[in-house]
Amino acid sequence: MSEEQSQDSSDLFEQRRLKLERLREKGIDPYPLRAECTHSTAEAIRMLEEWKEKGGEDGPPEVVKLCGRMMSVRVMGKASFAHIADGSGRFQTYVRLADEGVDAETYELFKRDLDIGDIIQVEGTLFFTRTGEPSLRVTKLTLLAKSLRPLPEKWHGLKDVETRYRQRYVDLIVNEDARRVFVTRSHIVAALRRFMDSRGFIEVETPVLQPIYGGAMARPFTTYYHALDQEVFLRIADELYLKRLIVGGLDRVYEICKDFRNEGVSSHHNPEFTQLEVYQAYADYHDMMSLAEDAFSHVAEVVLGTVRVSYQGHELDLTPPWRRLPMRDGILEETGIDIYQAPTVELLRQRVEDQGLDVDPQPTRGSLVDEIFSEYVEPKLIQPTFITDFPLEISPLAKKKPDNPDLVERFELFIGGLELGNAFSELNDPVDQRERFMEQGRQREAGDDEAHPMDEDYVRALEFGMPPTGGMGWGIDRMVMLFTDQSSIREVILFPHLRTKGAPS
RNA sequence: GGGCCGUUAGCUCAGCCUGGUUAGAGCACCUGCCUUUUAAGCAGGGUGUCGCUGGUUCGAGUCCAGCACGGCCCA
Repeated sequence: MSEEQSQDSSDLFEQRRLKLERLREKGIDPYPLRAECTHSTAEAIRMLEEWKEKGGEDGPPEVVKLCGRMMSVRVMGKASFAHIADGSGRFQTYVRLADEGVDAETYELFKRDLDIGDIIQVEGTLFFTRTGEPSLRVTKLTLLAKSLRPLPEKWHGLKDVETRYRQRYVDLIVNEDARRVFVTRSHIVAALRRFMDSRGFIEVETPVLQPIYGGAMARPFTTYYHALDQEVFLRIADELYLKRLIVGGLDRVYEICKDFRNEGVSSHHNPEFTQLEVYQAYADYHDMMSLAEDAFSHVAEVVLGTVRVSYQGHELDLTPPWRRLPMRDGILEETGIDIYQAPTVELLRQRVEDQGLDVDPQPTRGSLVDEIFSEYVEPKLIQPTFITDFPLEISPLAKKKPDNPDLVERFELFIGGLELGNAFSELNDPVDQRERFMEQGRQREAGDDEAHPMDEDYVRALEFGMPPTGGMGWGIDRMVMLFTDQSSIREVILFPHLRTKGAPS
């Protein structure tokens, strides 16, 4: 009965359900409690190759147990090959009828009731096939978990971007490149933590839910804290909390965490993203440049084994020191406009028009400078570059330059055309800070939704005295893009946010 | 928010421009053969809500409109 259904059934899912029932009828638990693995597949390959180097015949006599997901099957009459995959790689298994432990019933089970995608445990001895592939001669076969859904095609894999993101588990099963990106991401973050720790920084955790957001210019997500009967914001940055810790005497702190900005999604922006922020007392933005150079080149060396990174067809050299380019010089080079000769927004608008530049209208001189820069200079910044000397009005948390109070001690870091990071000599004058917040309030009145809100408690902290401090933040997602040569941020985020669709089938 | 493109079998894709038998291919799957294969091979089998809703038409996967989701570009 079930055999006929199996033959007739058009539904692959239903076919596998029938196999599941058949297994249960045979007294086989398709989801047993425990597995036993003596080696990973990578370890098995190493073991076999060492045996061969020592001049051993066939393979080592010891019995090994390997576990993994069946990724391919080749049945040839009374002998069959299958590849299993675990976290370390792939390995070929060989099942032959009438071999030790393989009676007709076992072989039939392998042929009829197992499918690509099933998770199995195989026990046996290692050997090389005629073609030299490391393999396991199976003497015992155990099903660890039956798979009810067919995997994507073995050759083309899963390409549909939407399905890859919505069902990342399938992407990770079949696309080795996807797996590689996320393993590399983990290595990058681990190497970064070790680097920061080695420099005497301590890792801290600050609030995700904040009564006042700050530390960046962005729109926040809002939510509601019922116990306190209060609206709260998901953090757009950790900056103001970390600097409170500097005030408190934790001289070197960093945090690697998710920040949230309620803004557009693009190939370089995800509303929920991971940032590193680091603050160092008795330091300034020059020290942050050195720290960035050291951190990037160190992590590249550890993770990639080189400081030369290939990104989207460009060869990037992360060897310190990196280029320092004042924003004014960058804009002058690319547009012919000297922003120092245009001290008001009206004059700058006039210069933009004279040069025939195509930029969106901006409410303030600072934001217009920023816009010109983004449009004409940013895409040219391929090799690592610190852009320095930012306009005061878009930098409410940075110290003024002593020789030019319209500018601040701030840099942004660009590599491969990506904006990677942002750093200041942190403003520690509480009176100046209060005035800057007031000015931001006026910009908000003038229509700038991203203006920085007033934070009285933060000003109070500064009033207790904050040492001269260098601070920096950088995007971990973009760093991973750079190190894994990905052009879309969604390729380095495991579960990028997509609009909800109907219930998955 | 705007423009362009996409959505067909479990997966990867043809078919649409120029409407017309029962919607195709490869892989996967099912049946049979095959004892070192590896994109195994040989023989047979098509398993489908052509994204959704409506319209035009004698007739729509194909043309039109709206909607949904996604991608790229712009904002």
